[in-house]
Amino acid sequence: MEMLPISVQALDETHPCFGCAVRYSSVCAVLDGDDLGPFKRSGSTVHRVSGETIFFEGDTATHVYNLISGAVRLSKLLPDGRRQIAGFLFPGDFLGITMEDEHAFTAEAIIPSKLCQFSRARFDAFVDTHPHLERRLYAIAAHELAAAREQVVLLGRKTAAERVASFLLMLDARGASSCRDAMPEGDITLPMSRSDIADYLGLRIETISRELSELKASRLIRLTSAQSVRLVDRERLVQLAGG
Amino acid sequence: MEMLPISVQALDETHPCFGCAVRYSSVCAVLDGDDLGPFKRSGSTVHRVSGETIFFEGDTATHVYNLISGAVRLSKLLPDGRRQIAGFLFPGDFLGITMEDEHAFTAEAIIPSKLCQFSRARFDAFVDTHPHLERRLYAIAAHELAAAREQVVLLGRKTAAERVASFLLMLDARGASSCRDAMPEGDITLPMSRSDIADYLGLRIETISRELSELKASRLIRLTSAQSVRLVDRERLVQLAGG
DNA sequence: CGAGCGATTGATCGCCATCAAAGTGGGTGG
DNA sequence: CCACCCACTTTGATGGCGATCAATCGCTCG
Repeated sequence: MEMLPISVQALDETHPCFGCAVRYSSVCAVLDGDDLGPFKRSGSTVHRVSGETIFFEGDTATHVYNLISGAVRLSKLLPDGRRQIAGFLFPGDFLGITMEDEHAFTAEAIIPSKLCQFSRARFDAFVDTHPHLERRLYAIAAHELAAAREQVVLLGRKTAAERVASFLLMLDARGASSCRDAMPEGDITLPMSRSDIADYLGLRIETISRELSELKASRLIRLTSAQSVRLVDRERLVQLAGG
Repeated sequence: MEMLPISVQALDETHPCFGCAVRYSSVCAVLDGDDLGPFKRSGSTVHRVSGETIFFEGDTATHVYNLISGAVRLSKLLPDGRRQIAGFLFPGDFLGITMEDEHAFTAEAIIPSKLCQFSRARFDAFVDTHPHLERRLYAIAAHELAAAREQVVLLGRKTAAERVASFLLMLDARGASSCRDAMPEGDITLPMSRSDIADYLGLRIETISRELSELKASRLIRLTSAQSVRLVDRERLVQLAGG
């Protein structure tokens, strides 16, 4: 994220956000310690297990969330069951950007996740009195918009191999944010299933599997396990991703 | 757009925005007459002919724009020449949402267009002193994000026929904003070429042509000319669009 | 050890791309 | 006014990439 935190003073251990892993990367980054306390206390912390829903497409958008740990998918179902995943969220990401009354996408945890939950009414009220936060939200929305448009390019014009390469590099760039710890350099964790990857890339799981095997055979990656990949030749991967 | 104008007082004829067609639909809608004059005068009016570039992908993002009349495409080229159009802009739309230094997409007029141009520095300064405008920008960004994610669903999971039907309904919903005048009820104008439609829908021009012919043969639409379509059976069109 | 689910690999199919050609319409100049 | 041109669109024939159908593998858990 391109906006730097305006406050880096340490929080004392009585602060409700003391020790929070995303204190300086999430939307909270622009709040100083004095604003952060009331902000945090205006919401609550919630947990979701693997596969559990945070909200459904069509639900009234009563809350917004800040992802603390875990990972979330944003998806939509067509009437006949086809599914498209519009994006994945990782720790520090904000969930609930909308001006509509209803959520347009379903949000589900793909691994056990922890979130800060705020009612929209309270959140909006807080934003009204904190212009920095308003601007921060705009920056986040602009960032998400750029990411969504990149996905449009990927889905509209890239081949299966290019999509998979782009996806691996995207995950790597996001720092495998959730799991940087305990991961050797160049390794990335795939918290989502092949099915999720397929529905994100507009492909089928067999194609994902085949392309990963192909990348492995070409020595661009190594498959440590089904859930973890080592990027061996990043340069050729970038070239293949074509962008 | 879901945010209502906060001011509907008429502008007198000496006002620089007197008679502006997008006074109440563009970003300006949240500015009252007194703020609008200085705002308008902080920028300038520019014109672009058909096919002319407003900015290139990679250009430094020095300005933002408000589209007054005409139509604009936002596109990106892959190294080998494949092109994807991420969106079309119509009168009232804001151009230049980004937090990056460089534009990620190329913006080109697809028909003769008129825009209000503002330097980012001045625009940002103006926004800083007008919180309503900040909030309005967030609403616009959220709206664009929702639209981009709908396009992701379309590109990732819809068939060619569904894409074309969705596209026609989308144009209709936007009111063919640019050309509502002089258009019979149910008719929409396609200001863009088949090539633009193809690059927007992730298809080839032959497929666009075939699907339109198919819709015509099925009596869902009528092709008045290459540039104008009448939606005959909207209900079945919605059903076909599948969403 | 066996059940069950997700991932991988193999064989064939179908949608849309590609290649090819003919049709259409707007603009220009004679 | 008409002939011509050129770009865009439409229609037709064939091909390829990724989907679909099907079988096997391999890991986790009981």
